Amino acid sequence: MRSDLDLKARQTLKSAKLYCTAGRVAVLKALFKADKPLTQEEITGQLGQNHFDKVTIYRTLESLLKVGVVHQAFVKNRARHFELSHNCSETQCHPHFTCTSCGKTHCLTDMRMPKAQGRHRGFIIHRQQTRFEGLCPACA
Amino acid sequence: MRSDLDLKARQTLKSAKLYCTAGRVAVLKALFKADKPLTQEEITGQLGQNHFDKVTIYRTLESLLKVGVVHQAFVKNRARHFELSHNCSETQCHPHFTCTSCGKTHCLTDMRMPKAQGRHRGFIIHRQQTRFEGLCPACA
DNA sequence: AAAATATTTGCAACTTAGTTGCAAATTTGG
DNA sequence: CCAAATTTGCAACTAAGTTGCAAATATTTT
Ligand SMILES: [Mn+2]
Ligand SMILES: [Mn+2]
Ligand SMILES: [Zn+2]
Ligand SMILES: [Zn+2]
Repeated sequence: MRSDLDLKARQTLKSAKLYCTAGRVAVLKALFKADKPLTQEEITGQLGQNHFDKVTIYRTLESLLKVGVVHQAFVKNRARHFELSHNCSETQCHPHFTCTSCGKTHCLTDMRMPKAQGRHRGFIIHRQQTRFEGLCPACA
Repeated sequence: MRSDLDLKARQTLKSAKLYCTAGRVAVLKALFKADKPLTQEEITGQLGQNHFDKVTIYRTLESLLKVGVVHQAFVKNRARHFELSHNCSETQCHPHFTCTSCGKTHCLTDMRMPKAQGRHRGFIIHRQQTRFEGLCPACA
């Protein structure tokens, strides 16, 4: 039983010219299913039975970062958070919202911030990310 | 010899109703002098002779965060970065730029991003921060 | 479908960033 | 100066991430 997600993951790896391994497929599937940036721990948690060493998870995320399949979201917590780059443009990722009360982070995928592209005082901007803080619907 | 900066730091602590201690004054002075967000290590480095335990620095930064004198900037590196909140509005901090080539982070203090305030799908936005990636003048 | 090659994996050991408890030192207000 | 409140340094600890290396797996070649 090779699911839809499974195929999608394999396809993604293939087009990125990455070795298609069980670990990578598993990590990608976890990220496909997620609706928010995940840490290594959260990914490992999702995998459950299908366990891979945390070093492998980190190395997988690093490969996926390098080919641009995932990117890093900046979250208030200490650990790095990763998510698929899929529904972000080349130059801009959807904003993230961190609640100052409950601490949870949400993706504001339907929100577009105006882009600052090009140059500013000699800085060539390739990509921008926005972070919000405030109160989430549950805490407001 | 009690310098200008020294007085400014003491004044800041006083208005924040924080105990005015040597460590806090030293940390504040380092932040006043800095033109970019600093880590605990960088602050300790600045202090040189005038040494304080890293635990003290972290606890000082925590106090300064709580009263809003400093805030945290989100930088690509692993360590937390702090800077004065001074020339940021209540709701928005100036953007930060991280160079993908040399890795350095710069404050774009003269750049204003349009504010997304109020509510979005039930999220009450209090503050926003923008991060850019690209090439700095030195690397372009 | 083997064999040869290239890449990834798990393990254990390590580093780096940050935290905690507690007694001693410092600051503040009277 | 005293008493109360708060901060400090130390040592020990946790959490997040990294490194080297031999064994395992994936891809390419024959
Ligand atoms: Mn997201
Ligand atoms: Mn700044
Ligand atoms: Zn909340
Ligand atoms: Zn640069």
